[in-house]
Amino acid sequence: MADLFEALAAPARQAILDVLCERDGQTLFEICSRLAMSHNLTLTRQAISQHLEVLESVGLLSTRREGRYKFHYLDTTPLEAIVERWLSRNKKKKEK
Amino acid sequence: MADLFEALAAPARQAILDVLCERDGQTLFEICSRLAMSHNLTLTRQAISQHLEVLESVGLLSTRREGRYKFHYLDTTPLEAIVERWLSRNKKKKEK
DNA sequence: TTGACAGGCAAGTAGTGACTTGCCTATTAT
DNA sequence: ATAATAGGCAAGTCACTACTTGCCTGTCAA
Repeated sequence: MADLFEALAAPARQAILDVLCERDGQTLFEICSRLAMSHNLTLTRQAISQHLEVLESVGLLSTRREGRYKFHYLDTTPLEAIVERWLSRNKKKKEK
Repeated sequence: MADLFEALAAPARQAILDVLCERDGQTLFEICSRLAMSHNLTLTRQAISQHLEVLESVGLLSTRREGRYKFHYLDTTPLEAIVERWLSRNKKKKEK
């Protein structure tokens, strides 16, 4: 799994992105509880941890360790590739 | 499978979107041969047909039947939801 | 220093989706 | 009419991935 779109496919990972959109820089446990509360997603901590790994591997989030806490920061720049790949190409055609 | 992102996850379907970006309104057989030629993707006709079904089910393409031919037309408007969901939300925060 | 907290590692399971094979229908050309 | 073309339907296989369970490591507070 090294593909941006495969990373976005899992609903759980979409929800994680939503959660980090609400408040950036959360820890694993914070993300877990917020998913359970606001998104009705009750997954084990490990499941969410694995999702975070995937999201990080495609560059959608970066992490910063501080003591025993690990904070997760959203990075939406890879998403712009989607626009470039299909959306903007049509615009170029229309512009011609 | 009724999710836009799951539909985008399969590399074959990404390639199909690319192919239709190059030239819109192609038939199944045209898409097949173009995938094999330009994209080194040799799948059976049925496989690609199934991919087209998925893409149509999430609104990424529409079809028009004409005699024994069926033409496939790209529709990228669902992709804008991605921008809305995560990209534009950040912009709003920055604008504040 | 010991227990609680935050997180990581590894192996196993189950379900799903991508793909194939085989056969069928409809349209067009000869 | 019949053969070729364009496409559809259905069932089966296989691999991958999402998720779990169980245990381990590191950090902080009492």
